[in-house]
Amino acid sequence: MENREVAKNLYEIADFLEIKGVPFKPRAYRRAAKTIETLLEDIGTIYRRGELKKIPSVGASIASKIEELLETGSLGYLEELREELPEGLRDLMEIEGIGPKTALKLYEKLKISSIDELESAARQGKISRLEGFGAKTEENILRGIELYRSAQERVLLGYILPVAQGIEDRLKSFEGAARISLAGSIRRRRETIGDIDIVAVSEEPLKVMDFFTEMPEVKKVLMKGATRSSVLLSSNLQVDIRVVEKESFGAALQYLTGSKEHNIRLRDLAVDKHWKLSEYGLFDRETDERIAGETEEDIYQALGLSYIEPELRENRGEIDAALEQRLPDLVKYTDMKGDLHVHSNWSEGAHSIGEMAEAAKSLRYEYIAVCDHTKTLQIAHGMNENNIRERNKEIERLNREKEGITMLSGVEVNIDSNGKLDISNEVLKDLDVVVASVHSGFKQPKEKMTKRILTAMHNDYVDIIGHPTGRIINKRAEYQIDLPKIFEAATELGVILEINAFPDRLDLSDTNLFESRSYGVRFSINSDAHNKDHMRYVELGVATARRGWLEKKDIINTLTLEELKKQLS
DNA sequence: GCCGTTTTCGGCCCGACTGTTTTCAGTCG
Repeated sequence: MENREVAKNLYEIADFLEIKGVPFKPRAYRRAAKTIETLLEDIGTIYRRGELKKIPSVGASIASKIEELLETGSLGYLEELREELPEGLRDLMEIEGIGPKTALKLYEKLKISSIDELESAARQGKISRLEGFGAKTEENILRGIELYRSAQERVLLGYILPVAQGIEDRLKSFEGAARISLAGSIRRRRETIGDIDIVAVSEEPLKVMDFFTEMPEVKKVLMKGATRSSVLLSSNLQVDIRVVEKESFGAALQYLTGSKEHNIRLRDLAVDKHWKLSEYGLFDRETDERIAGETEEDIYQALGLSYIEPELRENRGEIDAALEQRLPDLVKYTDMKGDLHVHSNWSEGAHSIGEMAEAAKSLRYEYIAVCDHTKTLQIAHGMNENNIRERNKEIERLNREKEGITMLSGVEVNIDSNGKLDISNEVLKDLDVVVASVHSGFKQPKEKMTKRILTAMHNDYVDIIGHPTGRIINKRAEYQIDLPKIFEAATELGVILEINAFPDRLDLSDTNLFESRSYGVRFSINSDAHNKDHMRYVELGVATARRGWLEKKDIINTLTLEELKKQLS
C-alpha cells in the first residue's frame, strides 16, 4: 500500500471524527496523514524496520492502525466509522460553507448524505425551513454546489500569475492603497492555485474595498468588510483581500502567504517564547507589547530564524534550517543566462529561429538552444537527418548576422520504447545540445521505463533528458519510473536533467527536485517554448527549482556561454 | 491522539465574517 493511500485512510478517519464532534483527534489524524503523504520513503519499508513511531505525529495508536492497514489492506476502526456514518457526509464538507456541524445536522434532520441529495433538498426549500438555517444559507449552498462542480481542478500557476499580477498592478496604481502584495500559494509559487490572496495597507480601507469589489471582472461580491473582502471573478476565480495597518503589514503578509503548516510551526515557536503571533503582529502574551509586525524579516528575526523565502514555506524542514542558519542560497529569477530547449518553425514551433533569438535577447539571455522535434514525432513535423543539416546551416548564418545572442544547434530527439534514439549518432555528434525525451509508450512498467531512459542516458551525445517524468498537471500522471536510479545515473554520467518550465508540465516537480538534492544532479531550466511568448515560462521553472531548494550552482543554464560550452563538450 | 530542555498530564494557532440570532455558533483561511 502506498503512502498516499495510507494517508487517505487517515484523512477519512479525521473527517468522520470531526463530524462526530470529537475534539483534537481529527487534527492528530490529519497531521499524521499529512506527514505520511509527504514522506519520501515508502511507509512499508519504515514499518518493516519497526520505525513507524519515529515518524513525526505518529504515536502508538496511529502506528498500530497503519500496521493493520499494511498487513490486512483494511482498517477495522475505519470500517466501524463508515457503518456509523455514511461516506457521503465527507463530500458535503467539500461544499463551501458546510463544515462538520452542518453536515451532521443535514444528515440527522433531512437524511442528506450526498451532494445530489443536498442539491435537491435545497431546491425544494427544505433547508431554509430547518432551525438555524435560512434563505441565505440555502442560496449559498446552491452556489457552493455550482462552484464545486465547475472548479474541481486547481488552476495552473502559469495561467493565473499574469491575472493576479494584473490585479496587483491596478491596486498599486490606486492611490488609496499605500502597499500591496500578493500572498498565499501564488506567492509561494505552488504549481497550482486555488484562489488569489492580496494584502494591502491603507488609511482608508473602505475605499480600497470599494475599488476592489468594483473591478470590472468581478462577477459576485462574496463578502465585504473593513478588513476583509472576497470576490468571484467572471473566470470563477476567487480573490481575497485583507487591508491592515502599516505596522501589521509584515505579519499579515507572512500569515496569508502560509503555508498553513509553516505558520503553525511559527506560532509554536512564538508560544515557546511566551509570545503570540497573529496577522497583526508578534506580541508578548502577558503585556501585549508589540515585538514585530511591520516586515516579515523582523518577525523571522525575532523568532530566531533567518529569513525564509516564500517558495520554501511548506514545512519541509525550512524552519529547522533557518534556526540553524543553513538555508540554501536559492537560485534567483535573474540568474538565468539562456534557454536550452526551444522549438522553431523547423518543427512545430510558431516562430522562426531568428524571431526566437530576438525574444531571447529581450530576456537578456546570452544563448538559446534550438531543439526541434525529430522524425518519429510525425504529429510535430519532426525533422529527419537532412532537415537537421539544412537547419544547422541557417543557424550558422544567423549566428554570423546577429549580435548579442548565440543560437546553439540542437534537437529534442525521441527515445523509442527500447531506449534507442531516432536520429543517428553521425548527426547527433555535430550538434551543440541533444535533449532526449519520451513521447510514446507512457504506460510501460516501471522497470522497462527506467531501463529505457537509462539506455538513452548512456548515449555519449545525449546532454539532457527532457521532461523526465512525462506528467501533464491535472491531465496525465507521471510515467512509472525509478527516479533515484535516474538521479544516480545522471550524476555518474554527467547527464543533465530538465526542469521543463511549461505551465502544465513543471517536470521535474518541486518535490522531485527536493528529493534529488543528495545525489548532486545538475539541471537545466528550459521553457520548451513553441512560440516566442512561451520563453517567459522559464520563470515558472525557476520557481519550481526554488521550491525544490536548488541553488545557482545546480542549474547549468545560469552559466555564461563560455562556461556552458566547456560543460557540454 | 500526539507531544515534552516547564511537562508522562494537560494542553493543542488565531481572528474575521456571515447568517441567524438578539449574543453567538459555524466556517474559513
